Amino acid sequence: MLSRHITLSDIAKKLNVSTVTISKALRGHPDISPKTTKLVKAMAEKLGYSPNFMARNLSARRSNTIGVVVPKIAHHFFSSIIEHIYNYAFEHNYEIILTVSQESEVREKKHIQTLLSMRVEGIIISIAQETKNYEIFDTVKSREVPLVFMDRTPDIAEINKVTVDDRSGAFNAIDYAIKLGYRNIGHFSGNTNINIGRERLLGFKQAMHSNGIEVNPDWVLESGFGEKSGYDLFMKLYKEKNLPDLIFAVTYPVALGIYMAANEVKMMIPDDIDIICFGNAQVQNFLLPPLSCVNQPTDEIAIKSLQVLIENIENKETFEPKQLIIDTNLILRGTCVKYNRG
Amino acid sequence: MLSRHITLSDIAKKLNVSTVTISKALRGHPDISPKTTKLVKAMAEKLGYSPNFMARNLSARRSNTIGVVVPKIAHHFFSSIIEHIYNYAFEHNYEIILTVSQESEVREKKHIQTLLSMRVEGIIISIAQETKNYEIFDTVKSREVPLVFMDRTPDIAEINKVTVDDRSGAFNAIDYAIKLGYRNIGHFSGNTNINIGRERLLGFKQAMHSNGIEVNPDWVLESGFGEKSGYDLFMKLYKEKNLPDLIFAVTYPVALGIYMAANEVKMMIPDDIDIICFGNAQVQNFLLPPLSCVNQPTDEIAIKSLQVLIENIENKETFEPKQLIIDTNLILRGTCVKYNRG
DNA sequence: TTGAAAGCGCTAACAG
DNA sequence: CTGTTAGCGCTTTCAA
Repeated sequence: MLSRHITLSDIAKKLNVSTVTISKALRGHPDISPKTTKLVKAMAEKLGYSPNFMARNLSARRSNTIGVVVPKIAHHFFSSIIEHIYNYAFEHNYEIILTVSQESEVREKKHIQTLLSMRVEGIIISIAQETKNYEIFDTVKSREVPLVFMDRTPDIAEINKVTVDDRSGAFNAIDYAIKLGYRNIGHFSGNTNINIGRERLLGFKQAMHSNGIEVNPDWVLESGFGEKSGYDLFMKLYKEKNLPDLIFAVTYPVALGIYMAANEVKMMIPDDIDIICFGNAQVQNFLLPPLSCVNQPTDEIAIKSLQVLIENIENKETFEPKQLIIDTNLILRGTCVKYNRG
Repeated sequence: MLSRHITLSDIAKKLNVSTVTISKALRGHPDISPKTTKLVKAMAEKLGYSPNFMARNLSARRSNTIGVVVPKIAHHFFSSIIEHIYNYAFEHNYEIILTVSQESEVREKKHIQTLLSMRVEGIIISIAQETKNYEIFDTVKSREVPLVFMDRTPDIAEINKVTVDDRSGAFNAIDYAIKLGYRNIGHFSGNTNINIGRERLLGFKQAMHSNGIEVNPDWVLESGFGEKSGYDLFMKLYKEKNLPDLIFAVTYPVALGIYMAANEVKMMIPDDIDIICFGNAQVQNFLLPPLSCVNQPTDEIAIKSLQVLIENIENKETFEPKQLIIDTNLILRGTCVKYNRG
C-alpha cells in the first residue's frame, strides 16, 4: 500500500491551512467559506486525492457498508437478486460487500466474522443448505448488527425475514397439476433442514392430501438444491424403474439436473416424464421443452430485504423485527404437458 | 456502529496487561510467551473479540483486499468467473470486494474510485461495453495499484491482460461452419469498441475471406452483448425479410435473444435459422435446440487473472506486465445443424 | 518477555 | 470561518 496516496495533510500543506479545514471543505461542511471550499476541492482534484475509507470510517464510526452472504452465485436466482441489491444499495449510498458461502457452513461463518470485522452496518443473508448451528447469528445480534434473512432462513423467532410464500406456491402448483389429471407425482425436495425445502414439501403434501391422493414415499426424496441432486435422484428412480409421471423440483437447478439425466437415458420430457420446478429464469422459456415453474420475483425479494435492513439500521432503537412474505405465481410452459393438451 | 464491539483494550483490562501484548498474542507473535498467548486467545474468544478490520489495516497499511469490477453478474460467464475468483482468493487469504458496473462507464469509474478509497491492493476489471475514456486506469496506475484486465480489455500497452483467443475462436467456428456448407452467415458482433467485439468480428471476417466468401454487410450488425441486442437485431432482419442461414452471436445472451425472437415469430431453429455463439453455459445443452458455442474456460480465466494480480502485488518492484491468452474450443450441439446432418 | 510512545488518516468537539 | 486538541482501534518501533 505504501503512501502513493494523497492525504488530507498533503492538501493542507499546499494550501497552508489545517487538515480540519480540508476535511470539512471536502465534505461540504457549512463551516467553511465557499471560497476556501472551492479552492480545497480544486486542489484535491488536482492532486488526485481519494479519501481513505478506513481512516474515515474508523474515525466516523460508521462504514456505510452492508454485507451480503449468499450460498451460490452462478445460479440465476441469486445472481439476479444480487444485481438488484447492488442497484438499490448504489442509489442509497451504501457499499455492498458480497460473500459466497458455497453452501458451506464453515465458510458462511467465516464470512460473517469477516463482515463483522469490517464493521458492516447490517447483513443480508441467505443461509447455506448445510447450516444447522445458529450461534453465529446470535453473535451478530449481540453485536447489535441488524440482520435480514432472505429466502433461506433459519427457524428463529424475532428476526427479520423476507421470504416467498413457498408453501402456497408449491400447493398451488401441485393442486393445479392434480386438477389437470396428474396422479403419480414425485417431489425432489432439496434439503428440508431449511425453510424453503420444508415449506415446499409441506405445500406439496397438502395439495396431495386435499385432493385425496396418497403420497408415495419412494417418490419424495430429499437431497440438495443443485444440478447434481436432480441428476442423482432421477437416476436412482430410473434404475429402480420406478418413476412418477410428474416431478416437482425444489429449485430450477434441480430441474436442470433432471433434464440432464433424462437426456442421458433418452427419456423424453414431457412425454415420458414431466417436470415443474420452483424458481424462474428467463432461459427456461427456451429449454427443450420450456420449463413450467413457480415464479419468485427476485427484484421484490432483493429490494424488500434491503429496505427492511436499512430501516433497521437507521432506526435501531425503535425498530421491530419484520417478516415479509412475497407472493409467487405459477407459470405454465412446455412441461406440465397435460396443461398444453388440455 | 457504536461500540458494542470488543476492542484490544477491553481484553487488556481484563487481563491486566497492555494492548500491545494482546495485539501480539492474538497474531501469534513470537515475542509473547505461549502461556500468555493462550490466556489472551481464550479471553478474546470468550469476549467474542473481532478485530477491527479498518483499524488494523489503517495501522498496518495494507488491506489484504482485492477489488473486482465486472459489467454484469446475472450472466453465466461472469457469475462463473466470480465464483472462481472467490474460491481462489479465499484460499490465498485475500478478501474480495466485488462491484458491478452494469455496463455503465460512469458507474465503473465510481466503483474504481471506491475501491481505491478502500485501499484495495489490486484490481481485476472487465470493462463496460460503453467505456471509452481510459483516464481512470491511468489514475489507478499512478497510485501504483496493480491492475489486471480480464476478458474485456481496453487498448493500452504495458498492462496486465488475461483474455481468451477471441479471434481464432471465432475464426475456427466460422471456418468449420463454412466447411460444413454454410455460405450465408451473419454476425451479431456486439460492441466493437471493445476487444472481444472487435476480435470476434475480425475472426469472423478472416474465416469468410480465407474461404473466398463475400461478407454481406447487411448481416454484420453491431450492438450490445445482452439478450435485447440479439432480439432486436434478429427482428430487424426478420422484418426486412433478409435473414442469413447461420448467425454467429458474439455472446450467449445475444444468442438467447435470437431464440426469443425466433420463437416469437415462429421461426424454427435450426431449420429456418441456425446459430453458433461465443461463450458456453451448461444450460445450453438443454435449450431447444442445444446451442453450439465457442467455449471459454471461465475457471482458467479467473484463476490466471488472480495469479497475475497477486504476483504483481507481491513483487511490485520487479514485476513486468503480463499478457495471457487462453485457448478456446468449439462445442457443436443441436444448432449448427449441418454438422448433425453431415 | 513485556510495555510505553508514536502514529496510520481522518473526524468531532470545542475554542478562538 | 478556522484551527487546536483528542481519539477511533490497531500496529510498529524501541526501551526496559
